[in-house]
Amino acid sequence: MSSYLDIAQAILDLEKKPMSARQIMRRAFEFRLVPSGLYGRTQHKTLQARLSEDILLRKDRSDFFRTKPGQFFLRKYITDATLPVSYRTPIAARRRVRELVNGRVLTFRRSDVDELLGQSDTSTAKEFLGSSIGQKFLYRHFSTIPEDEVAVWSLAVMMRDQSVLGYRIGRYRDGRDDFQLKRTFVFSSAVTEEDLNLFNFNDLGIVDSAVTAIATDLDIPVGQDDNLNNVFEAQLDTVLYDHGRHSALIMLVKIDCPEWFEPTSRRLSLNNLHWIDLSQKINNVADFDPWSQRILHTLQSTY
DNA sequence: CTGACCACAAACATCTGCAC
DNA sequence: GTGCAGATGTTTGTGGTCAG
Repeated sequence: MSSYLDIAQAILDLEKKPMSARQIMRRAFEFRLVPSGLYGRTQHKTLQARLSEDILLRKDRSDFFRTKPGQFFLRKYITDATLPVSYRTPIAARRRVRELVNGRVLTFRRSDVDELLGQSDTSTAKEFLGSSIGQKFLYRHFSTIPEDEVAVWSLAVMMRDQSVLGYRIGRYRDGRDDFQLKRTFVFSSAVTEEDLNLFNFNDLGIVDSAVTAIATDLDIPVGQDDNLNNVFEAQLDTVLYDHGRHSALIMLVKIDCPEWFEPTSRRLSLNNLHWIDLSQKINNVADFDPWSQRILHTLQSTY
């Protein structure tokens, strides 16, 4: 075990309360618990790094957990009823960047897609997945998708009554320049091999992919044991083929906003989050990102 | 193991549109 | 013009990740 983690263990055991890395190091120096071999200008940052890594890597098996961002405590006290509940309630750290797609992503052959969609470039999801193409999927590493195949993206939209949740894309969220700083109402993610499981074979994990993306981006706390489908009403709606610059097969997933969920920009890293009334005419359609523009018609045609 | 890196939030500053 | 609110832009500090 790293000596920094030993120090944290000892201090937290002594104090019996959640502490920041800086507080732990300060206490450790007071108690002369820091071996002479450990040195540096910003040792609290090193301790913070060690704790973060340990939790990230070992998850539930780590001796540590977070009670708040930057506050660490010992897992063994989670069941100690003599301590305040706030000391014993773990939080999941917000990911800096949404998990990069390292695994393999879902693709279809362009010829198969063309055959089914033809000139219209759209289809209902039911028709699409119900057809034989639903059996002809492949998985590819992102960088090695052949020219004649197209990646599948799930686009989640959050619906409430006649409105859809919109926001402005931040600098970090999307590198593609015609997406940057645009207005949008989609939460997109490539559909991967990991999204597929025994229970979602009919839709190849597309709905789960969308629900995970929206829960991550909106920072909706979902326990590890919770089934995301119990939290959200989500249905796969429409399939759209984008032949443009970002060639992709887009799976539109509509998610009903749960009653209890009120998006507030305070907890979000998304700018200018707001409900867009679909029954009204929308100004500056050109200010939306290409995918939002594309599905706007689909959404509005319902109202 | 250290510390650089960088995504983010918070704090602060500036701009814009509107009422008076 | 001033005052205000909300949007937008900039700076700064912190937390999490990763190269070396």
